[in-house]
Amino acid sequence: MPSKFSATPRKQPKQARSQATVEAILSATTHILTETGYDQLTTNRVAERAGVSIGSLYQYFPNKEALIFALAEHHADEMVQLAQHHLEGLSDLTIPEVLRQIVKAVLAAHAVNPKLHRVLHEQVPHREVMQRLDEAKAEKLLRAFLAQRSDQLQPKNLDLTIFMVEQTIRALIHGAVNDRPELLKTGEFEQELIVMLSTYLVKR
Amino acid sequence: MPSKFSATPRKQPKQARSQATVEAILSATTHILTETGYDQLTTNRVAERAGVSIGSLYQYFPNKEALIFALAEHHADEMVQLAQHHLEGLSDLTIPEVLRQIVKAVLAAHAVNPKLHRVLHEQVPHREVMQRLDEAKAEKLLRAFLAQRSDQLQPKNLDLTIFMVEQTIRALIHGAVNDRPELLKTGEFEQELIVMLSTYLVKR
Amino acid sequence: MPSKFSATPRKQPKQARSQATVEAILSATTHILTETGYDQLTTNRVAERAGVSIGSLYQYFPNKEALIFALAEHHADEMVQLAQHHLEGLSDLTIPEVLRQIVKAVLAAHAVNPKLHRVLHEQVPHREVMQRLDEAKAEKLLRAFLAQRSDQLQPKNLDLTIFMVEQTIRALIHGAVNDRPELLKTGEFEQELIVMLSTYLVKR
Amino acid sequence: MPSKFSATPRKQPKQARSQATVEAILSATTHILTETGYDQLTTNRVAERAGVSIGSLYQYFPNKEALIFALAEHHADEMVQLAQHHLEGLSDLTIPEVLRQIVKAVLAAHAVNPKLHRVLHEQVPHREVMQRLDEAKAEKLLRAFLAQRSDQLQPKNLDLTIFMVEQTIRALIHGAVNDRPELLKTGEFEQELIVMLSTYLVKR
DNA sequence: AATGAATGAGGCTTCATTCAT
DNA sequence: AATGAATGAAGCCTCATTCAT
Repeated sequence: MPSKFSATPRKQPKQARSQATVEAILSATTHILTETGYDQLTTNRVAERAGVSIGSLYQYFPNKEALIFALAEHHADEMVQLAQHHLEGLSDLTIPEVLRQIVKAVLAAHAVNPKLHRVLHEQVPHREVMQRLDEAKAEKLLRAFLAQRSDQLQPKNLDLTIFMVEQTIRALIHGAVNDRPELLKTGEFEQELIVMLSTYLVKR
Repeated sequence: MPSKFSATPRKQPKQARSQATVEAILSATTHILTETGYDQLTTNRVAERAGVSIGSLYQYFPNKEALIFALAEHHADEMVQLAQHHLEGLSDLTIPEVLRQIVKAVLAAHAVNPKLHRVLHEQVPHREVMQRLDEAKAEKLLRAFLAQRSDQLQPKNLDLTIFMVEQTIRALIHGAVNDRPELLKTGEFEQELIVMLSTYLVKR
Repeated sequence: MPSKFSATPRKQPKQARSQATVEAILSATTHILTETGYDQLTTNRVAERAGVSIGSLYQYFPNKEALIFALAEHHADEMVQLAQHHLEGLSDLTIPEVLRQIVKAVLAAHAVNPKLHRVLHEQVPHREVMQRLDEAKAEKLLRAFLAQRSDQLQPKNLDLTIFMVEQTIRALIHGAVNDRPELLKTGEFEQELIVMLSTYLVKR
Repeated sequence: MPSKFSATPRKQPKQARSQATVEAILSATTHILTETGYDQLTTNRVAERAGVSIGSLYQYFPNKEALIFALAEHHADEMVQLAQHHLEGLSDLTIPEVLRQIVKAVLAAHAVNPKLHRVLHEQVPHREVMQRLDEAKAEKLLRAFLAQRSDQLQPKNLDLTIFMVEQTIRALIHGAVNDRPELLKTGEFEQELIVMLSTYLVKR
């Protein structure tokens, strides 16, 4: 018997007061998660840290999972938002230039709250984070971009290519951000990633 | 709050009976993990499934974390073992050929128990799996191999290159095995991965 | 631990609006009770179902117990009211005839809302239903009736007799309504009950 | 969504120690129920009163409902057992004599623990007490007894008759025990009940 | 008068771990 | 060595009730 029932918010806060409550709760959750880790995250601790009663927490989040879910969604939204302006007006650019923009976008997204991002990925049971909507969005963008220049591409299987590029970007950046932050100091890593993908994609 | 000290097995089972007990416990753990997931994994359940008393379990594993750790280690050992024969006599081969062997090795390793591998990565709190010794081993191999042919390589920063190659192989294979198993049916994915890395590594 | 003081309505609704609110609340309570049972009955749920704020509910009912009490009282009133016209002009009738009327009255009363009646008896903590005023009333009627014909009665202990007749009627009808509704289809059960009581009461 | 899952004991206590634990728990439950009522009955309180940890309670009873259920069953068993010897060798007796024995049996059963009996009936949600197996047993006895003498009976509908007799005995005794214990001091009430039922049953 | 956000005591239950046998 | 009964801290969550607006 997996997943609870609904992991969606219980009610929409209408008044300003409740809006503040919800924000305090999410903020407290973030703090506890990044400062002490997932296994210290209890609903009572969140409420206390948020300066809110435990009852209030459950007024807006039907269970612990929903709380995490909302936080993950919120975080994903922030990442997407921050990535947005790197991903505009790409149509005229060359493949390496576009890749550069995408890499920059993903890096920017990871800069939102790397600690939280890491905890969400490493400590929180996957079921609770689920489909990060940003990934679907990212895939769509990438697909459009590659499809549009399929004549310039060396690989023929578009679907496979998308998988490879997306995974590579995500994994390398994620790995660098989390395990080798020093690599991000200079632009070298970024450049190398672009080179690798460009060489792979572009017809020689 | 049990304050974990050592997370290493309490005693080395020397007798056959003990050996059997430990194996039963690890096997039961694997089963529960793959069939019902990490959050169904309780030490009592493991003992019951192993046909062993809970007391006996704690005779061999000082705490739950040690149990998981032993399992992860065991699994890693199996993976390494299975990967071994793909990684012998590589010195005479060309870079693409070596890459092919490495990719094959990693794929073989992932075939040991993909379900368990996935659960270990996605559901088990990271701290409990910790240093997968295989990674260190893999990195050493890769470093040796690349260092030895540094004159043929296009990238100059060896450290960065190792990071990129290792992460890419690991991430793509992991992603394919877990999320897109259909990609593994044909050799296309494997080939594509080798192409991408070769093109990146080899001086044109 | 709210320490119940009064369990009587907080204020008598004088205005039409208030009257409507109270009715909506009682109606919602009835619905929840009969549709989902006592343990689903929460004051918040009642308010929501009544289309009224929880605050308003507490304006009219000082606590949950008072709410239940009012409902029980209301239900009892309805039962009594429905039983009334079976219990008029009994003075000239013979004992079996009077018994028939009483039985009919009790049956009619049980027909008001059998589901609610059952829930009130089976699920609601007794303390909260307390003195059903109708019982006192019924007993008085019965006492008057029997006292008036004590010379025709076979049993000599009037008090005991009242207890026996009242309990028997109540229990049998209650049992039939709740557990054996098919018995009520024909008049057989009714007849049998009257026979039993008549034979018991009347001097041979 | 009614009833939990299983309301049956979690494990059979094998050792003497656990047997004692179970008994202490049931005994504590009885005490709390009779001394302070159902709404004071919490699992933690039971455990504390039993001098047992809360964990032990849940080792033997999967949830609160199962605890109540076990208690009710245990109580029913005791009642049946105590009633037994009043209900042997009835075949040769006359109808009034048999009724006397049955009445005595039911009275004896109610004497086991009247306070508990009352609480079980009045305060505990019905679902949790459920089919008191004793009733089924009682009905079978009664049916056999009446069927065997159907030629001496005045009522013709055996099924209906059983219902009437059983309900009457149960209700009157229950009512007397709970609300009018003074009636039980003399044998008058008992006698009256037997008279009523005899007159009803026996052909004139 | 009404609203509904907020409260918080406390209930039920789990599970890693210990220890007497 | 093994057993399994026992432990108890602590987690999640409900719901009657209050009170600021």
